Amino acid sequence: MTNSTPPRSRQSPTADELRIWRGFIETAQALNGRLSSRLHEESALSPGDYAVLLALSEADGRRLRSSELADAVGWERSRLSHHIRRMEGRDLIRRDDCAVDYRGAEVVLTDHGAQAFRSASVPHLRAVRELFVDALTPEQLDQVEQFTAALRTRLDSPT
Amino acid sequence: MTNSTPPRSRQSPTADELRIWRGFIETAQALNGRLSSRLHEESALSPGDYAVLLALSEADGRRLRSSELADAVGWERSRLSHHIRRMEGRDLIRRDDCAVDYRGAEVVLTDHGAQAFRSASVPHLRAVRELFVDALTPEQLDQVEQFTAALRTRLDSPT
DNA sequence: CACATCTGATTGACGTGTCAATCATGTACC
DNA sequence: GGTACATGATTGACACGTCAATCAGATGTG
Repeated sequence: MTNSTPPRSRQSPTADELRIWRGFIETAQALNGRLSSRLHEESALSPGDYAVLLALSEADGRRLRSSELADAVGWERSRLSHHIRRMEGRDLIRRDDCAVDYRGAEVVLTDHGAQAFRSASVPHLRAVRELFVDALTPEQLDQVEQFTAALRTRLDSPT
Repeated sequence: MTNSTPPRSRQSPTADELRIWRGFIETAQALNGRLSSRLHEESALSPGDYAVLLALSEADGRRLRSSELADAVGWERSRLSHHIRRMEGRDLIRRDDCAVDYRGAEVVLTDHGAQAFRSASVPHLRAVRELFVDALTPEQLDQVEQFTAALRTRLDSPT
């Protein structure tokens, strides 16, 4: 007698599995959305702005080559280029030519940008605590770490 | 002797907590991104297209009032309106006037839209299994359900 | 009926994200 | 030195998302 059902791993998820999946992804998005709203209300910064300002704040001389900044925030170059242009218009950052490679550009945090980041940082981190850390038990936090690691292993393996 | 430190819940997260937070949110986004890419490669549908087609597929007569559709996918009206316009241009849906309320509009799944959804559905669900369900143990799936519930409770309580 | 008001839905402006094309400078090799 | 190619970065076109304004048709009240 042959086995006529395909291997379980090739089939669609069950209704329960799908419910958990949807809960996961919708919760993550809702959490993100709430934090973004707060950030915007309190500091007039988008999550993208915050990521760029954070990376520059931590950089030597508060400046980074464009490509290093792209790596730091995990964006594609063109996305960074568009975002940088908009941020420059709001005087959050400035673009300098790079002295050692005339193809390159350096992105520099302005004083205004540094100030904006400082003002945004504390309330943002407090919101992360309120909406994420404090909502979970220490055991649950451990579990989150475990399974995000598991998911990332799967994502990184060639599909 | 007075306690000079603020309550723990008002402080910023610790480095460990922040690492777990970042891992969580970045993993969720990476997972979403991967599924979106696959959906787009295999079916030329965006996640938004898929959500709309799914809701219409499950609706009586494969049609919904605009506002019901907005509720079903959890979007704001204007977002839906913009998306619907683009989808209409690709013949995935059609807009009809509503007979009982001349302000209203009905969104109807076209045959082509229904076909596109059917083709997209199976590979998409298989991807959810591969990248999410199969990456986790049954215990971890349970844990995910628990803590997403906890997070949502926090999100829903007035902040 | 006349008027104000509410409601369903669309629109316009603008910020955001992706992809492919482009441009200019650096580098290697003859 | 000159040609080919690689690399850093920008641009343009277009899809997507949010907000505020708008518009048309429904509804309530005198």
